[in-house]
Amino acid sequence: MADSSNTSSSTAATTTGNPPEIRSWADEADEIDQAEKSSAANENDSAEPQIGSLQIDESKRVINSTLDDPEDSRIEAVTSGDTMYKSAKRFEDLNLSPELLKGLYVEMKFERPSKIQEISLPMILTPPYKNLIAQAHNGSGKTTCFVLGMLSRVDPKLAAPQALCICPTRELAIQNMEVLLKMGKFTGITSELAIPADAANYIPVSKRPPVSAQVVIGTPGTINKWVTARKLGMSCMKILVFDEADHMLAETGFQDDSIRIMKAIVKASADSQVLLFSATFGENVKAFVTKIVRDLFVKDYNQMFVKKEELSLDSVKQYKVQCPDELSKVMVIKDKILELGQKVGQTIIFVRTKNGASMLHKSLVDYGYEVTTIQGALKQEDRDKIIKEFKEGLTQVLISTDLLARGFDQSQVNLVVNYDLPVRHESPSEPDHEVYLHRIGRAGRFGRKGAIFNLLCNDRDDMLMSKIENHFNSQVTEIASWRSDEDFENALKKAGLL
DNA sequence: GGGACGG
Repeated sequence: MADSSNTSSSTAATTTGNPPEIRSWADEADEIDQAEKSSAANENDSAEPQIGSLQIDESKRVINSTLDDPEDSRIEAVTSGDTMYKSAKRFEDLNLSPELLKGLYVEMKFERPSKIQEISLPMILTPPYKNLIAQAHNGSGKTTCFVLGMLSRVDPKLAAPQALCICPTRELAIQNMEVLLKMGKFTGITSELAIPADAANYIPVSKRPPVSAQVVIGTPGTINKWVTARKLGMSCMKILVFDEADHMLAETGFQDDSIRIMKAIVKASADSQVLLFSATFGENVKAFVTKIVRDLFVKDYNQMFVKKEELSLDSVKQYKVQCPDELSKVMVIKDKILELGQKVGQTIIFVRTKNGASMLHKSLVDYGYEVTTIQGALKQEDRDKIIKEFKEGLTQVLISTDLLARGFDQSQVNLVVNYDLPVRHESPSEPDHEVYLHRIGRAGRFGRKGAIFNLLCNDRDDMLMSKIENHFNSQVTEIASWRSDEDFENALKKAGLL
C-alpha cells in the first residue's frame, strides 16, 4: 500500500546478468507465467519476437528473485542499457528536496516508499531519465508514484511547464491534481488543470494567457487545443505521464490526441522522458504501445510490472447472481445490496450506457432510495458536485458508466455491482477483461476488503461471466437465490465486510 | 458502448 510499506524484507532489484528473456508485462502475466515453461511463451516469442522484449544485446534483466514473503507482490523490473538502479528503501535515498520530503511525511503521511515506488522511482529519477512502462495494480499507489516523479523532476526556479500528465477523464485529472497539490504543498511548485471549462467560465483559447504553471494535468483534447494554440509551451518539458496509458494509446478517440501530444513533446524537447502507467496492458495494446515508444523516442525504455498471485482479485470477493429478468436485477440492488450495503460502506453500480444509468437511477429513486448518478453527458458542475458528495460520504450509492471504471479512488467503496457486465464494443459477445479488472479495482482499495456482485439475467450474461472466470482463472461464487437475504448476508460475511 | 475533442 502507498501510505506505509510493510516491514518484510524488501526486494532490491538485482542484476542477474542473464541474457534477457522475452517476457510479457501484461496483466495476464500470471497466467502466461504458469504456462510459459510449456508452450505459451514460445508461441508468443515466435509470433512476435520483439514484443515485451528488449533490445537483445544491450539489455539486462533485473528481477527481484529473493523474496521471502509469499504475501508480497512480485515486482519485476526490466531495464535496458547499462544504467544501474538501486532500489530506494527510504525517500532519503532519492535526492528529493527537503520541501518534497516534508510533503511526503507530513501531508501524505508516508513512512517509506511502497514496493512499486521503491523499484520505479530510481528508474524515473536516475539520469539519463529513461522512459518507463509501468504496470502497477489497482490501489498499489501508482498515482503517488508518478506524481512524485513529476514533482522531483521539476526545477522550482524555472517558471515554465516542465511536467505534463494526461488522463482519460476529467475526474481522474482532478483527482491526480489533488494528490499533486497535497504532496507538493511545501515545494511552491505551480500547477494547472487542463480540462474544458464549464460554460460560465469559458474563455476562448486565444484570449487566455500562456501557461506558466510548472506541472499541467489534464485531458487530451484540452491539452492539444492549448498546444496547438501555442498557449502550452513544450520547450521546457522534462516529463510526460500517461495515466491509464493502455487506454490512452489504444482507444480510438484518445489515440490520435495522445500521439499528437507525444510528437509535440519530442519535437520541442528531445530528451524528454515519458512514463506510461496502467493496471492493465492487454496483449494487443502492449505490442502497440511498445512500438509507439520505440518509434517516437530516441531513448529506449525500462519496464516494471507487478505480479500478484491473483491480481487484484484476491482482496475482494466476487459473486454472481442469477436474476430471472431485468426487474429482478433492480430488486436485488434495492432489497439486498442497498439494504445490506448501508452497513458496509459505499457502493458503485456500473452500467453499460448513459441511458441505462438514467433508467436504473429512476427506478431506484421511485422506490425511495437516495442514489446519485454520474455520466459524461452531465454538466461539469454536476459531475463535480456528485463526485464531491460521494467523496465526502454524503451519498452512499453511486451509479456510473465506465467513466469511473478507471482510477477513481475512494477508500470507502467496499461494494461494486456490475449491473451490466463489461463487453467489448467491437464484439459484444466478448467480455472486456481489462474493464472488468478496473471496475472491481474500485473496491478494496489498498488491500481493504471488498465484494463484487455481478448480476446476470440471460444466457449471454452467463457466457460472458464464464469467459471472465476462465480468463482470470478465478471462480466467481454463485449466490444460490436472488431472493434470499441470508445468502447475501453470508456473502458479505465471507468477504469480511460484516 | 463509454470516455476524450464543442463554444
